[in-house]
Amino acid sequence: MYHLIADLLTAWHARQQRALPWRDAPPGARDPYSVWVSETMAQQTQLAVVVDYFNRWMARFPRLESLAEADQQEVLKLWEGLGYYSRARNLHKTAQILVREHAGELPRTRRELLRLPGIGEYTAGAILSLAYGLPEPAIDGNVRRVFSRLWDIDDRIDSPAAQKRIASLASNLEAAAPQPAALNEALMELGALLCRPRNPLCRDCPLQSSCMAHTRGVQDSRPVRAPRKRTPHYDFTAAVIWQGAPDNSPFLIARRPDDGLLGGLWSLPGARCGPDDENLHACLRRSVCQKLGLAIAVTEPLTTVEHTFTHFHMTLHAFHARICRGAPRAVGYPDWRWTTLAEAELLPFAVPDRKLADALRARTQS
DNA sequence: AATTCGGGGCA
DNA sequence: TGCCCAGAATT
Repeated sequence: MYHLIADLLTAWHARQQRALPWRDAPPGARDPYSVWVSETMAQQTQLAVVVDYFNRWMARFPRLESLAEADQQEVLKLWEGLGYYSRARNLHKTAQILVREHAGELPRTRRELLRLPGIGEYTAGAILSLAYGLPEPAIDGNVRRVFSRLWDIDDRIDSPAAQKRIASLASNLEAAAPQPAALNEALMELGALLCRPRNPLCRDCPLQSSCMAHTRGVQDSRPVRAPRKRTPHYDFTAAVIWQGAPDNSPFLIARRPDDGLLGGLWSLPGARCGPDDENLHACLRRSVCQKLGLAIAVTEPLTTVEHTFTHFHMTLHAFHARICRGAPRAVGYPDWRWTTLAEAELLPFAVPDRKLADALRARTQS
């Protein structure tokens, strides 16, 4: 059974796999650094989005050593817009650890890989198999979905029972595969191209006659997902604090702490509105006082921006402001600076702050 | 075991 | 709109 599935899958993959920039060598014989970067970018991110980021990244940081020597701001700038910024900070940090303690090479054991920031069970397995050719499973969301259908697993996909079952099945399949690395990639490719979350293309699937969910006609209700919570809505504020005359002088930006939302990126100072804030102006005065040690006067509104994160929806209210008293100090932020619209292009900002910059630019041009 | 952490693509 | 994506780290 396992041999049949492994052979069918491998043959299908040899014909149908997509061309991707990191697939420049057969699975099992790739540059470990390229595998690590591409797999990290691919975490919770569709490959179609990753391709351009990967190419830009490898052009600027072709080797692990060049990444280790880079400035964190430049690393984040290359990641700007891709999301989950701890991935970029951890790549940078781990590159420095590897140069310092591991001769600039990625380890060849799961135990050592798992100690490195940003490398979990999946990414460790992907590096071990796709780069080093070792018979290690690499279980991602695609593989879980494919297995839940092949064996019609009706436990919730995130339950311990389902996880154990899938790990066991993956291990058996891996042992039956002629090329374990190719099998891992084939499982993921099948999940991405045919065994999709919605509207799976069972007609074209090489495993159709082996698939229990298809036989029972329940492929559309596999995997069984956990119910999702409604995403809450929060109001945020941001201030354009002008150094001199509005629209015609530098304004203040702050770098966000490495831990937490959008860590390490620059943004306009501000905060989420709390229960103690009487209104948006009060929220803004409070947060700028707490985080920059600055008393400001909020003047006219700039714009309002909507943005949806994974776990909440944000309405961002931006205002113009001027300093009443004090000078900026890095209290609640690790850093701050005066900047201009032109200069801000070169710094890493998250999407909501890019939208504010666009509104500011539209203003000064009119 | 449950949360946190981005952003875009797509029905 | 909601769902999901080649997950990891934290609580």
